[in-house]
Amino acid sequence: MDSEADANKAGLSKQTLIVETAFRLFKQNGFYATGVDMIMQEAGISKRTLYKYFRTKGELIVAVLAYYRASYQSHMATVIDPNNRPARDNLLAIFDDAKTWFGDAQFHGCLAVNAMGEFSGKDHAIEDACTDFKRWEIEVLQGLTQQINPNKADELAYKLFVLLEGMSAIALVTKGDYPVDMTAMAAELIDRYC
Amino acid sequence: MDSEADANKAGLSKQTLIVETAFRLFKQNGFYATGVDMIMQEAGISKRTLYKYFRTKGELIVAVLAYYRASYQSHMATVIDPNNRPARDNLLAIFDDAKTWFGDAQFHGCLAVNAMGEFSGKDHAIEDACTDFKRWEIEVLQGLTQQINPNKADELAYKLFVLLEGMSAIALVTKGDYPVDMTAMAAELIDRYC
DNA sequence: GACAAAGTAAACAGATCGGTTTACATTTTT
DNA sequence: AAAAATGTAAACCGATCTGTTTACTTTGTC
Repeated sequence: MDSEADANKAGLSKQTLIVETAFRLFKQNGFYATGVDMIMQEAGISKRTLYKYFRTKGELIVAVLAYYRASYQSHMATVIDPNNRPARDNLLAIFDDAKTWFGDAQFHGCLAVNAMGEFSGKDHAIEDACTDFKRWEIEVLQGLTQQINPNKADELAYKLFVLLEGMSAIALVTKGDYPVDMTAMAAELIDRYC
Repeated sequence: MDSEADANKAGLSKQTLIVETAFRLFKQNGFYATGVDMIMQEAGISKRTLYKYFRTKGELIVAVLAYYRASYQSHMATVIDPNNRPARDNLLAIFDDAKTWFGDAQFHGCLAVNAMGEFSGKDHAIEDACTDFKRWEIEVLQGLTQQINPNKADELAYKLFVLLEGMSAIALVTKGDYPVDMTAMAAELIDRYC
């Protein structure tokens, strides 16, 4: 039909190619340390094309954070089985998944947290993308804790969120080697709300 | 006696002036975003002096992280009363302190965590400074949990550490407004180890 | 085959990066 | 007073930064 359809037929539109390449590089090297030249060379596209789809590097970063959220969302869909499994098991599955997720030697921290570290107080659109991401993370937990204890769903969700964020931050330092079983810790917490 | 003594008499040696200025700017703007020109202008010193005390920007960053640790250490000394207070109270005091600490509108996350986000896999000396800082944080907790439950001191310390790191990471997003009482959550955790 | 869209490659812009060097002023020690 | 150390101010270096522009090539559509 049109050229975009052909590009999709080849697997990727230019725009998603740019976003996915930038996503990988931002994870590896951070945001400031990753120049647009590096992104453009790694994606095999010209600088003009990059600036056609994204007017500034900041816009690209926001798009990458949205992509990060979307890809994490679809990953979550494979971790959570909403119908045929108790909410407790789904929550613990999240923690088990996080353990392998954070334990990857290539893991350099949550991209949204890192973006906050680099742009907090400097770029409002990026800040918003990060808070949106974290808000969604909490909502996923709330959807599950709602099935466990409707009266204290938010409270439990938030406590579990603290655990997950703590795991993520510590993984950077301990190289994903947790001296305590975090899934068990989450289970203990959940069971006090049943 | 010598010039350093005079400088100390005036309050600051050049070296500490540089480190403290860089410390403030790194907290505000991040590491990559803070150029040496900005540090040197803000400190009111020449670039040559800066490069006399620190051969590279990376060396300065390592020094700043060491300063961060030292200043946090002396702050901890004011929070913890090791002799005349039960370890449980000291631990809870740490959580209360962290709440106000992280709730500051100027708080941009733990400097060591942010440094990891920017330099993980890129600068070995900086990585080491960050892990040293976190290791010390855990040791402080271990010293207190030891008094509560010697058999499971490390386990409890690590769990409390997860809570603290989680609080810190979330503070960036929620602006330090915790929907649950984290000190109470820590207390519940501790009391299961008494 | 003409035409428009979308692409590449590369020069260019001005600013800033980390870092060096030169020239000069101010101290401090002898 | 002479000498040495320590500092500032600023030019300078090559590289890199985000972003623009020019010229040319490919591609798909009518």
